[in-house]
Amino acid sequence: MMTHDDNPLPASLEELGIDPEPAHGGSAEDRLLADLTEAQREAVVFGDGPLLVLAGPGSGKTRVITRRIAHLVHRGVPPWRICAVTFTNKAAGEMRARVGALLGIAGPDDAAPEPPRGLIVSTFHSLCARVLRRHVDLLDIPGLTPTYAIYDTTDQRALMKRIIKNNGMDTGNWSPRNVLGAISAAKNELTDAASYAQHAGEFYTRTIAKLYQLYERDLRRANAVDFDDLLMLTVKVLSSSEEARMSVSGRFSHLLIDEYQDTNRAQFVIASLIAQRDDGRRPNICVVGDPDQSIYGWRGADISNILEFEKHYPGATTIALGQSFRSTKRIIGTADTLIRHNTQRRHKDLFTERPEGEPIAVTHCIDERHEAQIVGSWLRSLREKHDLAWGEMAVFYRTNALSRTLEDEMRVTGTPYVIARGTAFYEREEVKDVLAYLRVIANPADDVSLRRIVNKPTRGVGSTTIARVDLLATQRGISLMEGLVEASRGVVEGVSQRAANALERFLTILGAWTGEGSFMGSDVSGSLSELIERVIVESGLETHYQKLAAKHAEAADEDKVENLYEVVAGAKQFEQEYDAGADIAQDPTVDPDGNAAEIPAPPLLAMLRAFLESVSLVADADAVDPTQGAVTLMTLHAAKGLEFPAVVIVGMEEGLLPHSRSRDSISELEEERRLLFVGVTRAMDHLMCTSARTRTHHGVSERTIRSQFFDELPEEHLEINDLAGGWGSGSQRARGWDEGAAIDDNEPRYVPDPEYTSAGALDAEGLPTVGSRVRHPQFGDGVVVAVVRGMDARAKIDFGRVGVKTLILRYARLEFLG
DNA sequence: ACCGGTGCTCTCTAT
DNA sequence: GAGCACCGGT
Repeated sequence: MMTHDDNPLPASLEELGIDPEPAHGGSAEDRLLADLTEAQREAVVFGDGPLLVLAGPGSGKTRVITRRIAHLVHRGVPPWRICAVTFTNKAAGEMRARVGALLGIAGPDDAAPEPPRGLIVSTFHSLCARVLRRHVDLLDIPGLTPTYAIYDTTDQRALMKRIIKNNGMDTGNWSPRNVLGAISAAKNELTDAASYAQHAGEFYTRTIAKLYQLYERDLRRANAVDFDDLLMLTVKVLSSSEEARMSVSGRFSHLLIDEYQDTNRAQFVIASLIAQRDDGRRPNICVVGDPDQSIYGWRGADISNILEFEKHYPGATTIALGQSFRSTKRIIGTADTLIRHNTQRRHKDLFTERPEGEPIAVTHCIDERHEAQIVGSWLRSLREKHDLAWGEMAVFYRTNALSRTLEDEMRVTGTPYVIARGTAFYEREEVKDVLAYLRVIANPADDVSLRRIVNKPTRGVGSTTIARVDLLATQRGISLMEGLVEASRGVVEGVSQRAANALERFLTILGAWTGEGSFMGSDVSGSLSELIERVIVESGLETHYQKLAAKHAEAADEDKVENLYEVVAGAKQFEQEYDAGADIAQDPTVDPDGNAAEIPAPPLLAMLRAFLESVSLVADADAVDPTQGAVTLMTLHAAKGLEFPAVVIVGMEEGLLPHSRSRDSISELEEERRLLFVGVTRAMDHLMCTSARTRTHHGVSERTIRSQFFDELPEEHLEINDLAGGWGSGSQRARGWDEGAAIDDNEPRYVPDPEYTSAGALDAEGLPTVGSRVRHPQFGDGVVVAVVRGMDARAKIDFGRVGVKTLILRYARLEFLG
C-alpha cells in the first residue's frame, strides 16, 4: 500500500523552490503564524487526524486554509499530496494565488506567484470531471467514453422533453423541469435509475422511475453526463474500482474542504473516499464551514454533514472561530440577532473588535423603480462621503429577475456595474450554437447538440427529415449522427433527395474539421482558436448572424457576431493557460511519486475537450471581480464567500425573502434566514436593506408585505426610513416604522414618473394604476390591485365583499374614479 | 421548409 | 416579460 509515510520525504524546501528563510524577518514558519489569533493558529498548526473548523463569517477562514496548506508544505508534506476543494473556480483560483504568495514561488516574469507544482486546488465538479475522464472506462457503462459531453440544464431539458413526448406523455403534466428535479435529487442521494425503480411504489414515483431510466439510456447513447453524474459516477468509480480509488486516495495524504456546510451526500462520500487511509490511521481531512451559512439545502446539501462531522470521524478535533475581522459591531450584532431566530442550529458566539460603525439603513420604498433610485443614490453618497470605489459596493437580491430594474437605474445614472452571471455569456443563442458545433466535433454522439446545429443556419434539413432519421436511428439502435450518414446516401425512406444532398454537404463540412474521422488527425493542423474560427465561418453561422444584424439593425443582433468571436478570444486565452501546463498540474492522476506522468503533447482533441469542460463548469460567482471598478449585482447565493465594504440587500418582502416556496416548512424558512444572514455578513462597513410596497412580478404590479425578517433585526442598530407612506404589514412594530427617521433633504426623493404613475386613475398607456378606485356596473366599487400589460391587458380588482376579480380591460365596462 | 404573428404558461436559488 | 407551441401565409 502506498501511503505518504512510506515515501521517502522528498524534496527539501529549496528543491521545491521554496525559500525557507526569507529575508524579511523571522523564519518562514513565524511569518505564517505571525498575525493569527490563538484559534486560527491552532487550526493552522493542527497535526494529523480529522479537523473541523467552525468558522463564522469574516473569521479568517480562507486565511486559515491557505496558511494551513503552506504550513503543511513547510512541515515536509509534498505539495502534490495535498488536495483542497472549494465550490467555485474563483475561490479555487484565489486560494491557489494566496498559497503561491505564501510560499513565494515566483511565476514567469512579473506574473503572480504560483503555487507549488502538483498542489491541487479545485472545485468538486472539476475534480470529479477529471477523475471521471481518466477512469470512466473502468465503470464499463456502454456508450460512456472519455470523450463524454457535460450536459447543462438546457441540454437536460431538451433531452427530457423529447423523452416525455416520445412516451406519449404531456409535458404540461410532466414538466421536464420537475422530472429532472426529482432525478437530480435522487442522484445527489446516490440513487441510480435501477435502485430508484426498485423503490418506486406509487404511480408518480413509478413514472419518474421510468423517465429516469429512459433519460439515463439516452444520456449514454449521447455519450453525455449531467452535472449530478459528475459526482455520482465519481462515487461509483471510486468505490467500485480499487485502481481508481488508489489513484486518488493513495496519492493524497491531506484533504481540505471549504464551505463544508454545502456538501451533499455525494460530495460527502467522495470526501470520505479520498480521505480514506489504508494504514489504519485516521484520515487527514480538514473541513471548514459554517452551519449558519448553509444555503444549498434545495440542491441536496446536507447540513448534518458538518453538524455530525465528529460522529463521522470519531476523535475529530473541533475549533470554532467566532471573531469577525470583517464587519462592524453593528453589522455583526444585526446578523447575530437575526440568526438567533433559527431553532435548528448549533450556536456560536459572534464578536468583533472592529468599531461600532454606522447603523444599518433600512428603507421602505414605493415600488421597485423607487427602490432602485434609493439604492443608486445611497451608493453615490458613499462614494462622495466615504470615498468608496464602485468596486467596493455590491447589491444582492433573492432572484435574478430583480436585477433588471437595478440595471436600468445604473444605466440611466451612468453608474458602472457588472452582473455576476458568469454563465450568462454561454447561455446566449449564438454562443450555444458555436459550442454545439464544437461539441459535435468532440463527440459525434452528442444528440442534443447535433439537433441544434444540423439545420442552423438553415440548410434545408427540416423537422420532417430529422423525424425520419430519428425513427431509423431508434429502430436500429444507432446514434443520430450515424442515421444522418445513412440518410445522406439517399437510401432512407421518406428522406428526399434534396434533403439527402443537404445532409451530405453538412457532413462534408464536419468531416473537414475532424480530419474525416481520424479525429484531429495529424494532418489537421492548427490551434483550437483557429479551429473555432473555421467553424464560425464555414458553418455559415457568421453569415447567418451578419444577415440577421443587417435585417433588424438592432444592437443586440450586432453583438451576436461579436460574441461569436468572443468565443475565439476565450479559446486563445485558454490555449495559453493550457500550454502553461495548468492541465498537468491539476491532473490528480499524477503518479504517487509526484512525477507528472508522461503526457504527450496535447492533441487538438484533448484541448478541445478540456476547453468544453471548462466552459461547462463556469459558475456565476466566478465572474466577480472587484478590480473592475464597478458595482457588483448578484444573487444572495452567489454572494457566499465574498465581502464588500458596502452592501445593499433589496427586495426584502414576504414571498421574495423569505421566498414563497419556503412558506410551509420551518427548515426552508430557516434557510431563507440563513440566506439573509449570509447577505448581511458580506458587509464590512455599510449595509442597507430595502423593500418596495408594490412590485411588478410576472408582468403584474402587486402590493407586497414587508419581510418578517425586518422584525428580527435589532432596532437599536437600524436607521429606518419609511418612504412608502406608512405602509406596514399591520403587525408587530407598525407604529415604530411609521415614525421612521425623517427623509434626508440631500436624498433625492422619488419623483413620480407621469408615464408610470400618473396622479389620475389611468397612466399614459390608458391602463389603470395600481391603487386607483374603479366602479363596475355589476360588482360595484373596487380598488385596482394589479395590472397585467400586453396584448390583452388585464386588471386584478378587489371589489371588497364580492372578492377579487380579474377583468380584461378591453371588454370590462369600468369607470375610473382616480 | 421557413418565417412571423399570436396567444398561452410559468416564472428561485446553481455546479 | 420571456419562452414556447401552434398556425397560416409564402
